[in-house]
Amino acid sequence: MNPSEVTSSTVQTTKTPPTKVQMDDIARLAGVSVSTVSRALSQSPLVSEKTRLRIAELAKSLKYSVNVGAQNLRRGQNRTVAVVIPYDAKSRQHVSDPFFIGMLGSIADALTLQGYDMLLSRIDADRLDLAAQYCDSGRAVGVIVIGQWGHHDQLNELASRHLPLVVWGAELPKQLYCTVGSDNVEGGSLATRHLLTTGRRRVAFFGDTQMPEVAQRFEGYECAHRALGVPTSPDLVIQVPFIAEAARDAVKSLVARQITFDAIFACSDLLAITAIGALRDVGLSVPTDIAVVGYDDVDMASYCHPALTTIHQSIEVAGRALVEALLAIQRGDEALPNHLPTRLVVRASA
Amino acid sequence: MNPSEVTSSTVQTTKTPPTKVQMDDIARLAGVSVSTVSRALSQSPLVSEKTRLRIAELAKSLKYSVNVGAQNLRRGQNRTVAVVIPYDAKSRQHVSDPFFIGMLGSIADALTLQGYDMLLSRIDADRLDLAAQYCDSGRAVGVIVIGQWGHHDQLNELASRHLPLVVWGAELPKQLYCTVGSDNVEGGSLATRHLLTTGRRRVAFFGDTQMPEVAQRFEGYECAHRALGVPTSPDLVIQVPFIAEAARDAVKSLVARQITFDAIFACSDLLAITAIGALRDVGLSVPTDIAVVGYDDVDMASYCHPALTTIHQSIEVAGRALVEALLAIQRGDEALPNHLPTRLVVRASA
DNA sequence: CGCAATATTGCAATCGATTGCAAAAAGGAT
DNA sequence: ATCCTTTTTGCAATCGATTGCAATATTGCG
Repeated sequence: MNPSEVTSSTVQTTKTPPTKVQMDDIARLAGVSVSTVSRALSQSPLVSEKTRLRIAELAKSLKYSVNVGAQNLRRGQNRTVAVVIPYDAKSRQHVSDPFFIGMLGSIADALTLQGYDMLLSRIDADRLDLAAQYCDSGRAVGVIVIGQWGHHDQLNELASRHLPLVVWGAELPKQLYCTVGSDNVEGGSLATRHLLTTGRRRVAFFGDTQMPEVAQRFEGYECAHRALGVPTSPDLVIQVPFIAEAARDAVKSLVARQITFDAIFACSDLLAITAIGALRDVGLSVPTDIAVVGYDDVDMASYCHPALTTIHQSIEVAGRALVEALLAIQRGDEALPNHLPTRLVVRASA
Repeated sequence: MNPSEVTSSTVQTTKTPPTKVQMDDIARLAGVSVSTVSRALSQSPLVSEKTRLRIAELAKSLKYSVNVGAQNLRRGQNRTVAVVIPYDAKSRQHVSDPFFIGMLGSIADALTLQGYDMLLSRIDADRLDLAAQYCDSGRAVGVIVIGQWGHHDQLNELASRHLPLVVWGAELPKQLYCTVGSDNVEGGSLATRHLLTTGRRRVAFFGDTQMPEVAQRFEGYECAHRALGVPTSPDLVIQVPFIAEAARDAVKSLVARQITFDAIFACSDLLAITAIGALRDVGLSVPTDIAVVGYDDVDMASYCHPALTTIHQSIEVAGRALVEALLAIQRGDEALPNHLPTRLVVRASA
């Protein structure tokens, strides 16, 4: 069955372009109208079983798939979700944190399961409003933003345009958008408590407290100290962005300034693993001299040396929760910010 | 400016749904026809500068974006590319190799630069034919498959359907699809040569030679041995799939079988890093006892301990090359399989 | 001011599907 | 066979844009 035969209409076209099969072709070959084909393929009860089967087989043999664009247009619906990874254009720093990247796959699977497609894009973190275009132009029904960073206001503004929006991040006061995130306070507390109860007394905190998620983990850090009656010290709170090099510098700076510490709670595994490397470089051993706890429990955490003690966040659960929240909002239901449980995974580094 | 006012037509609708702004609304407000709006927004010279500006501002103030679906339908075009990550449904093994995952971002950027959207999905590696649906249904103009694995035949079949297809992987004889990949023979040779010229004599090869890319790296491994007159030994060729645990098992097995070796060339950094951990577990030190070279040069390679000597493949170049090849094919140009250069990065592990 | 030439604009068909409604076909009862 | 239901099917309008062509507005020049 040659495509040119299939698509030839009353007037025979001489050229043979790889014209796409469409409903019209199926209709002609089946000797019915397009209406019937449309109904047959969408399981309408208005078409007899016999013709439905005939049409279905014909369609399959021609490898026909309905044109989703046209279908969406007519039906006024759409089964595509835009997933956005913000990146910092100024520092040209792309997000390469394995945790975020891994979440992509999980979201993709969750969307597929619900019959949705995923439109992926990186967007300049200062122009998050561009994400609205995906909805305005009808390409997507909603947006999932992976990572809140410091863009609370922009996200609020996006949400105020009433487009379905879900963000992986921390719940903040007066937020207009729905967030899904791990329970950061709990996570921070679990990590810190583990270090303190195993005898550590001067726990350095590595993270950028400008970021809501980190701020909450820091809150957990402080809580744990208070609960166990261990004093905290401003010396030990180091502002470290989510970039590997930064953790290395932080360790060096601590050592250079001769600040004593016997543990590190790093706000991501990437930071923790890099910190461990830096500690080794300056002759400190983990966990003997310094205990280290990370956050995320990425795959690498169990392969590196020493295997990383860390706070586990389930990427699978996260992806599912994000998608569920988005679809709920799209349906018009209310989706409340979701705090996923965290779990301490004790390995060798602490 | 209330949306309900904007979209109200001659008959006032009582309910106020968040109707989407469309060309019709702009036209009415500007006092022109939709034709004019359409032309103004697409920079047609048929509309006067004055009205173009008026319409452009109106559109911006209403945050209007043309409906891409309708536009595509009418224009018969489409600016979306499907990117597929095959996964093994049987073992429920998702690809989490940081190299592949990182490539996603690079492809996304390359596509954005060309004004294309990226539709991402994971597909059961045994049902790669499903990827054709993205084209058949008009959702995408072409498909990029990240990772060839052992699915040469399926990919050939896909390509025979004449849909624009580019695959990250190795060039094989009688292949109908276009591949982009690193020069695996060169990479394998560079790695092995480095080990041999630094005095190693029994280099274990870690990789699954069923996979075309790995087979080519193995070819480079053999070439280097021949060139330097060092004999190879079947004992040292270990079939290891791209899964972290497998590398650990491979090391244990080598040691258990008392096979002597003084180096490992692992076909991915993930395998290399895990192998290093396993070596440490059995009391062998890297690089003193065993030198290790990886492949990919993922971010983690420089952070782990000892920092990994590896073969660098540029993710950025790869993403750009994949996209360029796909767009060339789509234009009807021929795109030849592309072998990207590799580079040895010497760090501490060898 | 009149008329031709040119610059703008609008009408209506079209892209590939879906769906309300009316027409045709099939089935049943008398 | 006739008439009435009940199934199936097809016609035509529609989704939101684009574009060829015809109609209208503007401009220039004598």
